[in-house]
Amino acid sequence: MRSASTKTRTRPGRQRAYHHGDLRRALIDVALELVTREQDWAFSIRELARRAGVSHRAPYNHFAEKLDLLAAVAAVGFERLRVALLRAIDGIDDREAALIALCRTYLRLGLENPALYRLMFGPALSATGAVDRPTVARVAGAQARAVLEDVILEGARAGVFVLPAGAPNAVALAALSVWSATHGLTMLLIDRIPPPNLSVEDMTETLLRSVIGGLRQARMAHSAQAR
Amino acid sequence: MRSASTKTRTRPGRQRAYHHGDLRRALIDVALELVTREQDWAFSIRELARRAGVSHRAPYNHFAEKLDLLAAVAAVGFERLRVALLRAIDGIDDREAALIALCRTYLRLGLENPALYRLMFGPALSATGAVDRPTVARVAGAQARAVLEDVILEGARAGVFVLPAGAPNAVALAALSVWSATHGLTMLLIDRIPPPNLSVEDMTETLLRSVIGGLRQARMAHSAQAR
DNA sequence: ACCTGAACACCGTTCAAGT
DNA sequence: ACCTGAACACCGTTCAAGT
Repeated sequence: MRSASTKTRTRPGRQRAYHHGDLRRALIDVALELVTREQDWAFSIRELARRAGVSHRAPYNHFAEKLDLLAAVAAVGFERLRVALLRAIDGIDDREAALIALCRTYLRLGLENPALYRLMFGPALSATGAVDRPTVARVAGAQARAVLEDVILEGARAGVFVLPAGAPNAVALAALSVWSATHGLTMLLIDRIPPPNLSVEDMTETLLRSVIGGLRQARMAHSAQAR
Repeated sequence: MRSASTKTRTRPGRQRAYHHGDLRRALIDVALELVTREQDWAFSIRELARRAGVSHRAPYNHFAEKLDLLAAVAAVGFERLRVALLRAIDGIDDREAALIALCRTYLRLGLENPALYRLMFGPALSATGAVDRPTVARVAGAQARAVLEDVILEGARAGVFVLPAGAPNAVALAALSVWSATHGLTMLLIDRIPPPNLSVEDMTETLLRSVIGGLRQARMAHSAQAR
Protein backbone atom coordinates (compact mmCIF):
# COMPACT_ATOMS: atom_id res chain seq x y z
CA MET A 1 0.00 0.00 0.00
CA ARG A 2 2.79 2.35 0.89
CA SER A 3 4.45 1.68 -2.45
CA ALA A 4 1.44 3.10 -4.26
CA SER A 5 1.61 6.68 -5.42
CA THR A 6 0.67 9.20 -2.78
CA LYS A 7 -0.56 11.48 -5.54
CA THR A 8 -3.92 9.80 -5.30
CA ARG A 9 -4.71 12.08 -2.37
CA THR A 10 -4.26 15.16 -4.51
CA ARG A 11 -6.41 13.76 -7.28
CA PRO A 12 -9.90 15.11 -7.83
CA GLY A 13 -11.78 12.11 -6.35
CA ARG A 14 -10.30 12.66 -2.93
CA GLN A 15 -13.08 10.95 -0.97
CA ARG A 16 -12.78 7.64 -2.80
CA ALA A 17 -9.00 7.62 -2.69
CA TYR A 18 -8.64 7.07 1.03
CA HIS A 19 -10.54 3.86 1.27
CA HIS A 20 -9.79 2.47 -2.14
CA GLY A 21 -11.79 -0.55 -1.21
CA ASP A 22 -10.22 -1.18 2.17
CA LEU A 23 -12.65 0.42 4.57
CA ARG A 24 -12.04 -2.43 6.97
CA ARG A 25 -8.40 -1.52 7.36
CA ALA A 26 -9.25 2.16 7.59
CA LEU A 27 -11.69 1.49 10.42
CA ILE A 28 -9.11 -0.49 12.37
CA ASP A 29 -6.59 2.30 11.90
CA VAL A 30 -8.97 4.97 13.08
CA ALA A 31 -10.05 2.86 16.04
CA LEU A 32 -6.45 2.19 17.03
CA GLU A 33 -5.72 5.88 16.88
CA LEU A 34 -8.75 6.65 19.01
CA VAL A 35 -7.85 4.04 21.59
CA THR A 36 -4.31 5.40 21.74
CA ARG A 37 -5.20 9.05 21.95
CA GLU A 38 -8.23 8.89 24.21
CA GLN A 39 -6.99 5.89 26.18
CA ASP A 40 -10.44 4.44 26.03
CA TRP A 41 -12.56 2.40 23.68
CA ALA A 42 -15.88 3.90 24.59
CA PHE A 43 -16.12 5.68 21.26
CA SER A 44 -19.21 4.96 19.22
CA ILE A 45 -19.35 3.14 15.93
CA ARG A 46 -21.07 6.18 14.57
CA GLU A 47 -18.17 8.42 15.47
CA LEU A 48 -15.79 5.94 13.94
CA ALA A 49 -17.77 6.02 10.72
CA ARG A 50 -17.81 9.78 10.81
CA ARG A 51 -14.05 9.97 11.12
CA ALA A 52 -13.63 7.46 8.35
CA GLY A 53 -15.89 9.53 6.14
CA VAL A 54 -18.61 6.93 5.61
CA SER A 55 -22.19 6.52 6.68
CA HIS A 56 -22.86 5.25 10.17
CA ARG A 57 -24.10 2.02 8.71
CA ALA A 58 -21.01 1.22 6.64
CA PRO A 59 -18.91 -0.38 9.43
CA TYR A 60 -21.48 -3.12 9.80
CA ASN A 61 -20.45 -4.38 6.39
CA HIS A 62 -17.12 -5.38 7.89
CA PHE A 63 -17.76 -6.05 11.56
CA ALA A 64 -20.87 -7.73 12.87
CA GLU A 65 -20.63 -5.74 16.07
CA LYS A 66 -18.36 -3.43 17.98
CA LEU A 67 -16.74 -6.36 19.77
CA ASP A 68 -15.36 -7.74 16.53
CA LEU A 69 -13.85 -4.40 15.63
CA LEU A 70 -12.18 -4.19 19.04
CA ALA A 71 -10.86 -7.72 18.66
CA ALA A 72 -9.22 -6.70 15.41
CA VAL A 73 -7.59 -3.75 17.15
CA ALA A 74 -6.39 -6.04 19.92
CA ALA A 75 -4.88 -8.36 17.33
CA VAL A 76 -2.79 -5.48 16.02
CA GLY A 77 -1.60 -4.85 19.56
CA PHE A 78 -0.55 -8.48 19.98
CA GLU A 79 1.33 -8.40 16.73
CA ARG A 80 3.19 -5.28 17.84
CA LEU A 81 4.00 -7.00 21.12
CA ARG A 82 5.34 -10.07 19.36
CA VAL A 83 7.58 -7.99 17.12
CA ALA A 84 8.84 -5.88 20.02
CA LEU A 85 9.64 -8.98 22.07
CA LEU A 86 11.54 -10.59 19.23
CA ARG A 87 13.54 -7.44 18.64
CA ALA A 88 14.27 -7.11 22.37
CA ILE A 89 16.14 -10.40 22.55
CA ASP A 90 17.81 -10.12 19.18
CA GLY A 91 21.53 -10.68 19.55
CA ILE A 92 21.44 -11.54 23.24
CA ASP A 93 23.21 -14.78 24.03
CA ASP A 94 22.62 -15.14 27.74
CA ARG A 95 19.15 -16.58 28.17
CA GLU A 96 18.79 -15.01 31.56
CA ALA A 97 19.54 -11.58 30.15
CA ALA A 98 17.14 -12.36 27.32
CA LEU A 99 14.38 -13.18 29.75
CA ILE A 100 14.92 -9.94 31.61
CA ALA A 101 14.84 -8.05 28.33
CA LEU A 102 11.54 -9.72 27.48
CA CYS A 103 9.95 -8.75 30.76
CA ARG A 104 11.16 -5.18 30.59
CA THR A 105 9.94 -4.78 27.04
CA TYR A 106 6.57 -6.24 27.94
CA LEU A 107 6.26 -3.82 30.82
CA ARG A 108 7.33 -0.85 28.74
CA LEU A 109 4.82 -1.58 26.00
CA GLY A 110 2.04 -1.91 28.53
CA LEU A 111 2.86 1.40 30.15
CA GLU A 112 3.22 3.11 26.77
CA ASN A 113 -0.33 2.35 25.74
CA PRO A 114 -2.37 1.19 28.73
CA ALA A 115 -5.70 1.29 26.97
CA LEU A 116 -4.53 -0.90 24.12
CA TYR A 117 -2.91 -3.25 26.59
CA ARG A 118 -6.06 -3.54 28.64
CA LEU A 119 -8.07 -4.04 25.51
CA MET A 120 -5.80 -6.90 24.49
CA PHE A 121 -6.34 -8.77 27.72
CA GLY A 122 -9.79 -7.51 28.50
CA PRO A 123 -13.37 -8.42 27.79
CA ALA A 124 -12.92 -8.34 24.04
CA LEU A 125 -11.15 -11.68 24.24
CA SER A 126 -12.43 -13.16 27.42
CA ALA A 127 -15.87 -13.88 26.01
CA THR A 128 -17.74 -12.53 28.96
CA GLY A 129 -21.09 -13.28 27.47
CA ALA A 130 -21.14 -15.85 24.74
CA VAL A 131 -18.70 -18.11 22.94
CA ASP A 132 -15.19 -16.98 22.20
CA ARG A 133 -15.77 -15.27 18.93
CA PRO A 134 -12.66 -13.16 18.57
CA THR A 135 -10.29 -16.01 17.78
CA VAL A 136 -8.11 -13.55 15.88
CA ALA A 137 -6.81 -11.93 19.00
CA ARG A 138 -6.43 -15.23 20.81
CA VAL A 139 -4.17 -16.61 18.11
CA ALA A 140 -2.12 -13.42 18.10
CA GLY A 141 -1.73 -13.68 21.86
CA ALA A 142 -0.53 -17.26 21.62
CA GLN A 143 2.18 -16.21 19.18
CA ALA A 144 3.44 -13.59 21.59
CA ARG A 145 3.50 -16.16 24.34
CA ALA A 146 5.59 -18.51 22.21
CA VAL A 147 8.48 -16.05 22.28
CA LEU A 148 8.66 -16.30 26.05
CA GLU A 149 8.39 -20.08 26.07
CA ASP A 150 11.20 -20.39 23.56
CA VAL A 151 13.59 -18.40 25.72
CA ILE A 152 12.77 -20.47 28.76
CA LEU A 153 13.12 -23.71 26.86
CA GLU A 154 16.52 -22.72 25.52
CA GLY A 155 17.60 -21.58 28.95
CA ALA A 156 16.56 -24.89 30.43
CA ARG A 157 18.48 -26.80 27.78
CA ALA A 158 21.54 -24.67 28.46
CA GLY A 159 21.20 -25.43 32.17
CA VAL A 160 20.66 -21.80 33.13
CA PHE A 161 17.12 -22.42 34.30
CA VAL A 162 15.95 -25.33 36.41
CA LEU A 163 12.43 -26.40 35.61
CA PRO A 164 10.16 -28.18 38.09
CA ALA A 165 9.99 -31.68 36.66
CA GLY A 166 10.38 -33.61 33.46
CA ALA A 167 6.74 -33.08 32.60
CA PRO A 168 6.01 -31.79 29.12
CA ASN A 169 4.11 -28.97 30.79
CA ALA A 170 7.18 -27.76 32.63
CA VAL A 171 8.15 -25.08 30.13
CA ALA A 172 4.60 -23.81 29.75
CA LEU A 173 4.18 -23.69 33.52
CA ALA A 174 7.44 -21.86 34.09
CA ALA A 175 6.63 -19.43 31.30
CA LEU A 176 3.24 -18.78 32.80
CA SER A 177 4.77 -17.94 36.17
CA VAL A 178 7.09 -15.42 34.60
CA TRP A 179 4.28 -14.05 32.51
CA SER A 180 1.97 -13.81 35.50
CA ALA A 181 4.46 -11.78 37.48
CA THR A 182 5.20 -9.43 34.61
CA HIS A 183 1.60 -9.13 33.56
CA GLY A 184 0.54 -8.52 37.13
CA LEU A 185 3.01 -5.72 37.72
CA THR A 186 2.09 -4.15 34.39
CA MET A 187 -1.59 -4.22 35.24
CA LEU A 188 -1.10 -2.88 38.75
CA LEU A 189 1.04 -0.05 37.41
CA ILE A 190 -1.43 0.77 34.67
CA ASP A 191 -4.19 0.91 37.21
CA ARG A 192 -2.06 2.99 39.56
CA ILE A 193 -2.56 0.61 42.43
CA PRO A 194 0.92 0.61 43.97
CA PRO A 195 1.64 3.34 46.52
CA PRO A 196 3.17 6.36 44.79
CA ASN A 197 6.32 6.37 46.91
CA LEU A 198 7.61 3.27 45.14
CA SER A 199 9.56 3.89 41.95
CA VAL A 200 8.79 1.89 38.84
CA GLU A 201 12.42 0.90 38.53
CA ASP A 202 12.62 -0.44 42.09
CA MET A 203 9.42 -2.38 41.63
CA THR A 204 10.58 -3.82 38.36
CA GLU A 205 13.97 -4.81 39.71
CA THR A 206 12.55 -6.45 42.80
CA LEU A 207 10.11 -8.41 40.72
CA LEU A 208 12.67 -9.54 38.16
CA ARG A 209 15.06 -10.60 40.87
CA SER A 210 12.32 -12.75 42.34
CA VAL A 211 11.36 -14.18 38.97
CA ILE A 212 14.92 -15.07 38.03
CA GLY A 213 15.45 -16.49 41.48
CA GLY A 214 12.44 -18.68 41.00
CA LEU A 215 13.84 -20.05 37.76
CA ARG A 216 17.33 -20.67 39.10
CA GLN A 217 15.88 -22.26 42.21
CA ALA A 218 16.17 -25.90 43.27
CA ARG A 219 19.88 -26.59 43.28
CA MET A 220 21.31 -23.61 45.08
CA ALA A 221 24.27 -25.57 46.30
CA HIS A 222 27.17 -23.61 44.97
CA SER A 223 27.34 -19.97 44.03
CA ALA A 224 26.61 -19.64 40.33
CA GLN A 225 28.43 -17.37 37.95
CA ALA A 226 27.62 -13.72 38.59
CA ARG A 227 26.56 -11.59 35.68
CA MET B 1 -29.99 -1.79 59.86
CA ARG B 2 -30.09 -5.50 60.30
CA SER B 3 -31.26 -5.04 63.86
CA ALA B 4 -34.39 -3.29 62.65
CA SER B 5 -37.57 -5.31 62.39
CA THR B 6 -37.93 -7.19 59.15
CA LYS B 7 -41.67 -6.88 59.48
CA THR B 8 -41.46 -3.62 57.59
CA ARG B 9 -41.44 -5.59 54.37
CA THR B 10 -44.82 -7.13 55.15
CA ARG B 11 -46.32 -3.79 56.05
CA PRO B 12 -48.84 -2.11 53.73
CA GLY B 13 -46.56 0.57 52.32
CA ARG B 14 -44.29 -1.97 50.63
CA GLN B 15 -42.87 0.38 48.02
CA ARG B 16 -41.61 2.91 50.50
CA ALA B 17 -40.34 0.28 52.87
CA TYR B 18 -37.57 -1.01 50.63
CA HIS B 19 -35.76 2.25 50.23
CA HIS B 20 -36.67 3.76 53.56
CA GLY B 21 -34.54 6.67 52.61
CA ASP B 22 -31.55 4.65 51.54
CA LEU B 23 -31.86 4.58 47.80
CA ARG B 24 -28.12 4.93 47.54
CA ARG B 25 -27.55 1.62 49.26
CA ALA B 26 -30.30 -0.01 47.26
CA LEU B 27 -28.69 1.12 44.00
CA ILE B 28 -25.32 -0.29 45.01
CA ASP B 29 -26.96 -3.58 45.95
CA VAL B 30 -28.79 -3.86 42.65
CA ALA B 31 -25.67 -2.91 40.71
CA LEU B 32 -23.60 -5.49 42.56
CA GLU B 33 -26.16 -8.12 41.80
CA LEU B 34 -26.20 -7.16 38.13
CA VAL B 35 -22.43 -7.22 37.89
CA THR B 36 -22.35 -10.62 39.54
CA ARG B 37 -25.12 -12.20 37.51
CA GLU B 38 -24.38 -10.74 34.09
CA GLN B 39 -20.62 -10.59 34.65
CA ASP B 40 -20.62 -7.20 33.07
CA TRP B 41 -21.17 -3.60 34.07
CA ALA B 42 -22.60 -2.42 30.78
CA PHE B 43 -26.07 -2.09 32.27
CA SER B 44 -27.68 1.31 31.98
CA ILE B 45 -28.47 3.68 34.78
CA ARG B 46 -32.02 3.64 33.53
CA GLU B 47 -32.27 -0.11 33.93
CA LEU B 48 -30.80 0.18 37.40
CA ALA B 49 -33.44 2.73 38.32
CA ARG B 50 -36.12 0.49 36.86
CA ARG B 51 -35.02 -2.44 38.98
CA ALA B 52 -34.85 -0.24 42.06
CA GLY B 53 -38.36 0.97 41.37
CA VAL B 54 -37.56 4.64 40.95
CA SER B 55 -37.57 7.09 38.10
CA HIS B 56 -34.62 7.06 35.74
CA ARG B 57 -33.54 10.39 37.12
CA ALA B 58 -33.43 9.38 40.78
CA PRO B 59 -29.95 7.79 40.78
CA TYR B 60 -28.42 11.13 39.89
CA ASN B 61 -29.38 12.37 43.32
CA HIS B 62 -26.81 10.00 44.76
CA PHE B 63 -24.17 9.53 42.10
CA ALA B 64 -22.96 12.29 39.83
CA GLU B 65 -22.31 9.78 37.07
CA LYS B 66 -22.15 6.10 36.38
CA LEU B 67 -18.44 6.00 37.24
CA ASP B 68 -19.14 6.97 40.82
CA LEU B 69 -21.70 4.25 41.20
CA LEU B 70 -19.25 1.68 39.84
CA ALA B 71 -16.57 2.93 42.21
CA ALA B 72 -18.93 2.32 45.11
CA VAL B 73 -19.53 -1.22 43.89
CA ALA B 74 -15.78 -1.75 43.59
CA ALA B 75 -15.34 -0.55 47.15
CA VAL B 76 -17.70 -3.28 48.33
CA GLY B 77 -15.58 -5.78 46.44
CA PHE B 78 -12.40 -4.56 48.14
CA GLU B 79 -14.03 -4.78 51.53
CA ARG B 80 -15.07 -8.36 50.80
CA LEU B 81 -11.54 -9.13 49.73
CA ARG B 82 -10.08 -7.64 52.87
CA VAL B 83 -12.39 -9.68 55.08
CA ALA B 84 -11.72 -12.88 53.14
CA LEU B 85 -7.96 -12.37 53.37
CA LEU B 86 -8.09 -11.76 57.10
CA ARG B 87 -10.20 -14.85 57.62
CA ALA B 88 -7.87 -16.93 55.45
CA ILE B 89 -4.86 -16.39 57.70
CA ASP B 90 -6.75 -16.54 60.93
CA GLY B 91 -5.10 -19.03 63.24
CA ILE B 92 -2.17 -19.80 60.99
CA ASP B 93 1.16 -19.44 62.76
CA ASP B 94 3.62 -20.17 59.98
CA ARG B 95 3.99 -16.94 58.00
CA GLU B 96 4.92 -18.86 54.89
CA ALA B 97 1.74 -20.90 55.11
CA ALA B 98 -0.15 -17.69 55.79
CA LEU B 99 1.25 -16.09 52.67
CA ILE B 100 0.22 -19.07 50.57
CA ALA B 101 -3.24 -18.94 52.07
CA LEU B 102 -3.47 -15.26 51.16
CA CYS B 103 -2.52 -15.88 47.54
CA ARG B 104 -4.88 -18.78 47.15
CA THR B 105 -7.76 -16.85 48.65
CA TYR B 106 -7.04 -13.90 46.43
CA LEU B 107 -7.05 -16.14 43.39
CA ARG B 108 -10.23 -17.90 44.41
CA LEU B 109 -12.13 -14.68 44.94
CA GLY B 110 -11.04 -13.38 41.57
CA LEU B 111 -12.17 -16.52 39.79
CA GLU B 112 -15.45 -16.55 41.71
CA ASN B 113 -16.53 -13.17 40.42
CA PRO B 114 -14.34 -12.10 37.51
CA ALA B 115 -16.44 -9.10 36.55
CA LEU B 116 -16.34 -7.63 40.04
CA TYR B 117 -12.65 -8.31 40.24
CA ARG B 118 -11.98 -6.61 36.94
CA LEU B 119 -14.14 -3.72 37.97
CA MET B 120 -12.12 -3.33 41.14
CA PHE B 121 -8.85 -3.01 39.27
CA GLY B 122 -10.20 -1.52 36.10
CA PRO B 123 -10.93 1.88 34.64
CA ALA B 124 -13.25 2.86 37.47
CA LEU B 125 -10.25 3.48 39.68
CA SER B 126 -7.47 4.13 37.25
CA ALA B 127 -8.77 7.56 36.32
CA THR B 128 -8.37 7.04 32.60
CA GLY B 129 -9.60 10.46 31.73
CA ALA B 130 -9.58 12.98 34.53
CA VAL B 131 -8.51 13.18 38.14
CA ASP B 132 -8.87 10.23 40.46
CA ARG B 133 -12.33 10.84 41.69
CA PRO B 134 -13.22 7.46 43.15
CA THR B 135 -11.03 7.72 46.18
CA VAL B 136 -13.42 5.38 47.96
CA ALA B 137 -12.23 2.36 46.06
CA ARG B 138 -8.59 3.38 46.27
CA VAL B 139 -8.71 3.53 50.03
CA ALA B 140 -10.47 0.19 50.21
CA GLY B 141 -7.79 -1.31 47.99
CA ALA B 142 -5.02 0.02 50.20
CA GLN B 143 -6.59 -1.66 53.20
CA ALA B 144 -6.63 -4.99 51.42
CA ARG B 145 -2.99 -4.52 50.52
CA ALA B 146 -2.09 -3.88 54.14
CA VAL B 147 -3.03 -7.44 55.05
CA LEU B 148 -0.42 -8.78 52.68
CA GLU B 149 2.25 -6.38 53.85
CA ASP B 150 1.65 -7.31 57.48
CA VAL B 151 2.23 -10.98 56.82
CA ILE B 152 5.44 -10.28 54.96
CA LEU B 153 6.67 -7.91 57.63
CA GLU B 154 6.02 -10.46 60.35
CA GLY B 155 7.68 -13.15 58.29
CA ALA B 156 10.73 -10.96 57.82
CA ARG B 157 10.95 -10.27 61.55
CA ALA B 158 10.71 -13.98 62.26
CA GLY B 159 13.48 -14.61 59.77
CA VAL B 160 11.34 -16.72 57.48
CA PHE B 161 11.57 -14.24 54.64
CA VAL B 162 14.67 -12.42 53.54
CA LEU B 163 13.99 -8.95 52.23
CA PRO B 164 16.28 -7.11 49.78
CA ALA B 165 17.80 -4.46 52.04
CA GLY B 166 17.18 -2.42 55.13
CA ALA B 167 15.32 0.19 53.13
CA PRO B 168 11.93 1.19 54.52
CA ASN B 169 10.50 0.28 51.12
CA ALA B 170 11.62 -3.31 51.39
CA VAL B 171 8.37 -4.69 52.75
CA ALA B 172 6.25 -2.75 50.28
CA LEU B 173 8.45 -3.88 47.40
CA ALA B 174 8.38 -7.52 48.44
CA ALA B 175 4.64 -7.37 48.94
CA LEU B 176 4.20 -5.85 45.52
CA SER B 177 6.15 -8.66 43.91
CA VAL B 178 3.97 -11.25 45.54
CA TRP B 179 0.89 -9.27 44.67
CA SER B 180 1.99 -8.83 41.07
CA ALA B 181 2.46 -12.54 40.58
CA THR B 182 -0.86 -13.44 42.16
CA HIS B 183 -2.73 -10.64 40.47
CA GLY B 184 -1.19 -11.52 37.13
CA LEU B 185 -2.17 -15.17 37.30
CA THR B 186 -5.67 -14.23 38.42
CA MET B 187 -6.07 -11.84 35.52
CA LEU B 188 -4.68 -14.25 32.96
CA LEU B 189 -6.99 -16.99 34.21
CA ILE B 190 -10.00 -14.69 34.21
CA ASP B 191 -9.22 -13.69 30.66
CA ARG B 192 -8.65 -17.31 29.67
CA ILE B 193 -5.25 -16.56 28.25
CA PRO B 194 -3.33 -19.65 29.44
CA PRO B 195 -3.47 -22.70 27.18
CA PRO B 196 -6.34 -24.97 28.25
CA ASN B 197 -4.13 -28.01 28.79
CA LEU B 198 -2.68 -26.47 31.94
CA SER B 199 -4.61 -27.10 35.13
CA VAL B 200 -5.37 -24.23 37.47
CA GLU B 201 -3.86 -26.16 40.34
CA ASP B 202 -0.58 -26.80 38.53
CA MET B 203 -0.34 -23.18 37.50
CA THR B 204 -1.06 -21.98 41.00
CA GLU B 205 1.43 -24.33 42.61
CA THR B 206 4.20 -23.46 40.18
CA LEU B 207 3.63 -19.79 40.75
CA LEU B 208 3.51 -20.04 44.53
CA ARG B 209 6.64 -22.13 44.61
CA SER B 210 8.40 -19.42 42.64
CA VAL B 211 7.00 -16.65 44.85
CA ILE B 212 8.03 -18.34 48.06
CA GLY B 213 11.40 -19.13 46.56
CA GLY B 214 11.84 -15.46 45.76
CA LEU B 215 11.13 -14.49 49.36
CA ARG B 216 13.39 -17.11 50.88
CA GLN B 217 16.13 -16.27 48.45
CA ALA B 218 19.42 -16.23 50.30
CA ARG B 219 21.08 -12.87 50.04
CA MET B 220 23.30 -13.54 47.11
CA ALA B 221 26.86 -12.40 47.68
CA HIS B 222 26.57 -8.71 46.94
CA SER B 223 24.14 -6.60 48.90
CA ALA B 224 21.22 -5.00 47.09
CA GLN B 225 20.96 -1.27 47.21
CA ALA B 226 17.60 0.40 46.92
CA ARG B 227 17.57 3.72 45.23
C1' DA C 1 -20.43 -6.64 -2.86
C1' DC C 2 -20.69 -2.53 -0.60
C1' DC C 3 -22.86 1.70 0.63
C1' DT C 4 -26.78 5.08 1.95
C1' DG C 5 -30.54 6.99 4.68
C1' DA C 6 -34.61 6.39 7.34
C1' DA C 7 -36.32 4.16 11.29
C1' DC C 8 -36.68 1.90 16.02
C1' DA C 9 -35.89 1.46 20.61
C1' DC C 10 -32.79 2.71 23.58
C1' DC C 11 -29.34 5.63 26.34
C1' DG C 12 -26.88 9.54 29.72
C1' DT C 13 -27.75 13.79 31.35
C1' DT C 14 -30.22 18.27 32.11
C1' DC C 15 -34.20 21.28 33.19
C1' DA C 16 -38.13 22.70 35.46
C1' DA C 17 -41.07 21.47 38.69
C1' DG C 18 -43.26 19.15 42.41
C1' DT C 19 -43.43 17.57 47.71
C1' DA D 1 -33.57 17.06 50.45
C1' DC D 2 -35.19 13.99 47.27
C1' DC D 3 -38.09 12.62 43.55
C1' DT D 4 -40.76 12.98 38.93
C1' DG D 5 -41.45 13.60 33.99
C1' DA D 6 -40.44 15.91 29.80
C1' DA D 7 -36.78 17.03 26.82
C1' DC D 8 -32.24 16.90 24.16
C1' DA D 9 -28.78 14.94 21.71
C1' DC D 10 -26.96 10.92 21.21
C1' DC D 11 -26.37 5.66 20.45
C1' DG D 12 -26.39 0.36 18.29
C1' DT D 13 -28.64 -2.12 15.09
C1' DT D 14 -32.09 -3.25 11.38
C1' DC D 15 -34.64 -2.49 7.03
C1' DA D 16 -35.29 -1.31 2.48
C1' DA D 17 -33.16 0.42 -1.12
C1' DG D 18 -29.70 2.03 -4.26
C1' DT D 19 -25.23 1.18 -7.41
